[in-house]
Amino acid sequence: MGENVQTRIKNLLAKKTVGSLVQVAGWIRTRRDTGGFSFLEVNDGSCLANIQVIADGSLANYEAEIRKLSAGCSVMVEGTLQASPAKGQDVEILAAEVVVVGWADPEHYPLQKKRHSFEFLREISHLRPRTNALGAVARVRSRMSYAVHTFFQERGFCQVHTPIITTSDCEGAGEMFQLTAMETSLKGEEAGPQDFFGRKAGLTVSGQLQAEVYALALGNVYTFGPTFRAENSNTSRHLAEFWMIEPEMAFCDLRGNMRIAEDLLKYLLNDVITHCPDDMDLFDRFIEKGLLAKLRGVMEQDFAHITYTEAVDRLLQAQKKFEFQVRWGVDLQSEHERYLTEEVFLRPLIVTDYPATIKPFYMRVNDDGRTVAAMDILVPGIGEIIGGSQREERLDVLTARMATAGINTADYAWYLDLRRYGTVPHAGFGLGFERLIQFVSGMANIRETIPFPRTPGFAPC
RNA sequence: UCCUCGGUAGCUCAGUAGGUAGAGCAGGUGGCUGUUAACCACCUUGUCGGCGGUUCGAGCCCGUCCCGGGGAGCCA
Repeated sequence: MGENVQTRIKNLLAKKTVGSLVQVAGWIRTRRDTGGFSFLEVNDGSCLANIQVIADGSLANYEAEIRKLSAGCSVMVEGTLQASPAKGQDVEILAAEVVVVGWADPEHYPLQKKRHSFEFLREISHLRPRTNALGAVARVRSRMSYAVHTFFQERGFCQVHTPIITTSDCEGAGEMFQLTAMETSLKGEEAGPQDFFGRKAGLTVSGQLQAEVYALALGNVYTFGPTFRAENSNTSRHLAEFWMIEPEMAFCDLRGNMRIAEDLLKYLLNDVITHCPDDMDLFDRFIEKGLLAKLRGVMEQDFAHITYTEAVDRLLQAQKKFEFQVRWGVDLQSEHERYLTEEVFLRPLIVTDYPATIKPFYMRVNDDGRTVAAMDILVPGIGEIIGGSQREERLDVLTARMATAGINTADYAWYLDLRRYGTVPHAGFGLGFERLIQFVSGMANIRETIPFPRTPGFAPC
């Protein structure tokens, strides 16, 4: 044992070849003693389920070791897979050998055989993936990541690794973490020409601008990588470091953009429900009751569509009292978005054509001259999960908007070149991966959807 | 960052009028049983978030800081 040749419990439970000799390796969840033997629940992380191991009193290390096993101990077990005579499991392993690999002092091991609050588990982010719920999130997250790539690769999209260190601020996308190699900057001096890159640099807030470069060379591309936002934000939907999926399509308008976005969301939901049924069932039963019905509803219905202007009219006519007044030209508040998606449409809602004044310079100006071809997809419970737009491909319109926004065109010369040489209509969007996992898992706080959450004042390991 | 609620045993919480701290679970010991949130008996555990103040006396009142929940802003 030790060459990683043991059977994964997931495969063991799928095949259930009774009578065969098997090896498993994992961590003890609980031990129960009976007459002359013990029951060990072993989990190896391959799936939600544990395998029940029968450790008979005749085993050489029974009294010395097996009777002292507790939650968290690591073991390797070799034995025969047999039908279980009792309820609760179809098969179990009759152990021929139980090797204790690592002990976990029960007086100090923080994970108990009971439900823990997510707030507590967050304080032990190095141990929390050993719990049912966080283990399930990890598997679902991995599967969804895989499915994101499958979706785009099957459709001929090319993945582009856009830079994590950037010198261009994707205006309107939030605060940027400043990056420096100079100690002087710590004393309040602004990083500048003498710093590592010869100019101000930071961690990316979006790969969009660079993705546009590759879209206008390769056609359809996507990015899927870490993104950083430095605003002092403390909500259940915000992280300082998160992963974002950003497709960018050449020769594509807002309608094509919306279609891809809706197809992507539905594809991902279907994939995870199909491939992670046990984990999804756990979420449905213990994290958010009715989750699966909600997700199936999303898959089966067309997303609702409404323009910003129609949304404002709708909100003005609503009987509901809002804390913030609705007015054309002002961005929709959370309460407005929630009302529309949770009470009016009861399904994902795509809001389009926002006023140009409240959206970034790169969004394409509509023929009315006062709105832009933007789209936000709102989902019940989360709010905005996708934000995107058709990009402004006309050089003169783009430079005019940059001037209005007070942006120095010289800093974006490379971006303007894309419009100067062989410009084409193109569009794209950003999908927050953790918000998606929040929606799919029913987790109330986004900090449970990423292995090591980073929030203001919190980055322990 | 703002509003609001909270921080008491390893975990989840109770603590009545300011009078010197409790339950369940976990853990330990023993028993019993093809057990599975195992069961039964007994036992252990506290800088009452930090600092400062009021008071004869503070878990409780006041100030301040830190952390967490909910909401807002910001955002994906």
